Amino acid sequence: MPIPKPGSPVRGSATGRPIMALLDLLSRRQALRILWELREDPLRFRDLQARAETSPSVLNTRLGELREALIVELAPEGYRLTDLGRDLFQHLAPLTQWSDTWAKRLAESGGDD
Amino acid sequence: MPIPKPGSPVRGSATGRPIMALLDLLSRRQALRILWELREDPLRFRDLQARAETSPSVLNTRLGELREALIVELAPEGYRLTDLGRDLFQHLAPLTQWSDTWAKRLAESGGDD
DNA sequence: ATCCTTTGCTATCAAATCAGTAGCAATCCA
DNA sequence: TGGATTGCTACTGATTTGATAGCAAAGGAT
Repeated sequence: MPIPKPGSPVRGSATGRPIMALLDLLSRRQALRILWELREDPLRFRDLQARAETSPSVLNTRLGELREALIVELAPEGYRLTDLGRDLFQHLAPLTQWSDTWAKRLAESGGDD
Repeated sequence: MPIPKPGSPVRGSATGRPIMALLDLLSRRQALRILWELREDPLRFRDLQARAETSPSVLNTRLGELREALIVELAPEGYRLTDLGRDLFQHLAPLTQWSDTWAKRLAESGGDD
């Protein structure tokens, strides 16, 4: 399973356009979650694992991809976002707000779930 | 495999916080891609399948989740984003720009891949 | 020096998910 | 009546995930 990178074909996209590579990368299990958990302080492998509620194998695979993509790095204090990663997170941060709106809408229409 | 919704535990999160439900939903294969392909015009099932380069089974599963989440709907002209879905996409759109920056950075450091 | 802890990570294997292909029922349109 | 379109299901093999156990290296304390 190749790590998606701009310029080469990726899972679900033959073109390798950067946005497609990104969508592939972020679509992997726990990828978005890991970014989320690293948004503030660096975390050690095990702490990150606990926060993201995942297994070491998946976490390690995901971290490998994110590190190679220059989004995450391992510093002496633990795993953390790179400058590039922090910039990416800036674009994702507003999703929290959206998700609250979303929750309200879902509660309105068919709260009986 | 339950469809992630705010308020109930989801895959990878016991809390059910809206943002966690959203991250789960968007982390499923092709979910982000489908939003992306529907960003402009409505698409028929088969057209969407071709655009997203996916299989009907996965597409149908994903569409079911996104429809239940009120993000996508089936109109007479085909599948399209709901108002809520369009609003979500607004938050994701800037990722295109970011992905171009990302591509440059990756090309710089280790373009020999 | 030896033990204990922390750390990052690998190994293993069952279960869930995905990809690819074939095909079906309903609708439209001639 | 026949063909094309549409949304979707069935099936099967491959990939990915989840859960658990455990290992090698580094650091600290005794």
